[in-house]
Amino acid sequence: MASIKDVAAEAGVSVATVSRVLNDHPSVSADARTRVLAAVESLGYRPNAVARSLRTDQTHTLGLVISDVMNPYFTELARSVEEEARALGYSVIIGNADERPDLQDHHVRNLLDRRIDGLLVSPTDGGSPLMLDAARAGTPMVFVDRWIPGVDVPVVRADGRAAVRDLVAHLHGLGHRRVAIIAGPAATTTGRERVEAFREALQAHGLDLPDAYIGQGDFQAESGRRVTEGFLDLAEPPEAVFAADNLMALGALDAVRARGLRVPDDIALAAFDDIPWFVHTDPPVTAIAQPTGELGRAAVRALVDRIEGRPGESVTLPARLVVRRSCGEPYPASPEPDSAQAPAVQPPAENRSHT
Amino acid sequence: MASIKDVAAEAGVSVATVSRVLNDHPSVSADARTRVLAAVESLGYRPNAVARSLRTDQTHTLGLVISDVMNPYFTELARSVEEEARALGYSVIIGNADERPDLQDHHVRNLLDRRIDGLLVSPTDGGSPLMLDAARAGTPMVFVDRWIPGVDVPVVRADGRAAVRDLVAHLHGLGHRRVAIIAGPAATTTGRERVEAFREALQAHGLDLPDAYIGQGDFQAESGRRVTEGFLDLAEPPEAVFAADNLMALGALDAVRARGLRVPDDIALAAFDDIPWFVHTDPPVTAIAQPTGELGRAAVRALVDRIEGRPGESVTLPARLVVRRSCGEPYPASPEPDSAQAPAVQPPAENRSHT
DNA sequence: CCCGTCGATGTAATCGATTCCACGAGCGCT
DNA sequence: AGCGCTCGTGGAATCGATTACATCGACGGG
Repeated sequence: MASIKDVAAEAGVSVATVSRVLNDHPSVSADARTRVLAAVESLGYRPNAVARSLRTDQTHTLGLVISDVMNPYFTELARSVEEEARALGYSVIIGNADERPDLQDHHVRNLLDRRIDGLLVSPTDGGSPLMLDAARAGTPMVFVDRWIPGVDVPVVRADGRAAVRDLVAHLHGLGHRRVAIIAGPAATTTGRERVEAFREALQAHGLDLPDAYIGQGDFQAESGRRVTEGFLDLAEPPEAVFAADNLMALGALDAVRARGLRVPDDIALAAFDDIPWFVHTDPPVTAIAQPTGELGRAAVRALVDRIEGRPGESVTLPARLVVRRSCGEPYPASPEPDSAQAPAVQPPAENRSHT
Repeated sequence: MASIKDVAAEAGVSVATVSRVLNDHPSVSADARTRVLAAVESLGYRPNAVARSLRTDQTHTLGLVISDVMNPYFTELARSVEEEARALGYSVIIGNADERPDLQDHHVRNLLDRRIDGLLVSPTDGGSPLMLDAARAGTPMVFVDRWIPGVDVPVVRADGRAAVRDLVAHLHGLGHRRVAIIAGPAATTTGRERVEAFREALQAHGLDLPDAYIGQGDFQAESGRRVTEGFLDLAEPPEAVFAADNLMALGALDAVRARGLRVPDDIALAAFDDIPWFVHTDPPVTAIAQPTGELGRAAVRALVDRIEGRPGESVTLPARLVVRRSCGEPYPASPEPDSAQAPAVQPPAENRSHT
């Protein structure tokens, strides 16, 4: 592969001049510039990003460590992150932690070794020493979706409290009184917060959330199934189940179907994180939708701000309830939100730039 | 951030010795080794991968350019690729082409500039000069899922012909005679092949595939809807529709639902690419399942073989039909494949290592 | 006792860029 | 005419590793 030296030789100038042309430095004669450009063209020269990074100490690369790529919510997040990063002149390396702290650590280490300019993390746990040290050492970093309390890093996330209140009101209005939750790992903020928000909203309606109705999941489908089976085995099973993410809701759907029961007739189901498929499941699933694309973009902007020396602020956007049929018949007054005129393929609140 | 010089100073040795310890070169005294290791520990030193890559001309990184991350099939492919690569000591940088040749080119160029050791591509089109030049220039490369004819690069893919024949037999057995296909872009091999396989299988049953029953899609959901609407507008609409990928099937489901029609009563639907959600849609969708994880792993092995100087062979694995209810009632004899005992969350043929 | 060998270590070149500094030419101003 | 600027350019240092080659001491065989 041709190097800058080859180009210099071909153009009859020094490597310094070639470099100047490539980084369009002002003081290069028009003559030299055209000769260099011609040489670049004829050799098919492309600058070596590795060498450039070594010298400039910048990789123009962002690291994104997410909890689970197979979760459509995170897939969409990753996509929007890459899009915004590209628009700002950065590329993205994704690390999939699969909800495993050891894998998360592996990726963080790998990304740090590659000297990425900044790190976007949706932590799987309370944070390994590695990550906390990196944050303290000044690696530009932003948390997205989930975060770690007590660390001085901007957080970009959705606030689901209002939507959870709407959900509980919805469930209450449909007559459900015994309601349960499939929680996420207590080590994650989203795992804890969703339970808390749910409990508070229930209390406002004079309802209780007994321990037996709090199932411990891990944000993966299998745990949703297991927990739901536990609920169904209770002497007094819940009338409604709220899954703290979409994969656990899928597992719950599995468990219910395996028993030969029906949603919502035998048991109601709702989920956190709305995804296109929920429109087409049997029945369509009532869910809390996050402004995923907006979150990804805001997170990148905050991170790039930090990298380039600007403040880089935390952002919190509201999530919102999307009522479908999995909790019972919707309010007669409100029309089905995924009706014919609105393309149901896309999550309603999202405006995607290309399809 | 501490460099190898700092470690050398701290340990009271030369950088050469530090490097030897780090790459466990045999001739280093036990004494020097422990001093270096202690220095590494106390400084929290991590070798700079950028510098190392520049010197050794190896990045231990694979590039993966896929057509669309939001497609669950490709998400799973990406996941298995990363897994196998990690096991072999490589990391992966993913580029999402979003079915756009210009974006594909952007990512290929970016990856090449970063001097990745090898490239895994699922081409969106017939191949840009950039990609073809890279292949000719000897960049280790492997095509996965889709490929470009006439290029000397190993191909790892699934053969869907047998499964398509099974599907057509299934449709025919249920009494469908007027069957249509939502095709993928003609610029892709999978786009063409699936139409061809379908046509041949139909001919074997004495059925025809008229032009009006071949809708041109682009593997994205929106095109599936548009094409399906076209089919439904025909004077004689098809009785069954075969979507060449899962997203277009989702779009088709949308279109049918928007007309107030039902699958499979009003029109049958089947899809290429099976995904977990198809178990839970209304109705569950009959689909052709690829051994996605196996494809990803085989592709990585082939690529790493090439990189490390071994041959690196093409691999073709069979796809298989998974009958559900979207084409009409299944054969009374065969039991529903996604029944209670088999966790329906996972695509049946897949054995995933961690859930 | 001398010399060859081997093991441990250091010095310095190298990878491919960027960039500081020096230098010479040309030009304007006094 | 001479001084000082600016402009265009090249030489060389530098980034952080790896590694070929040189060196030096110890040791064993003849």
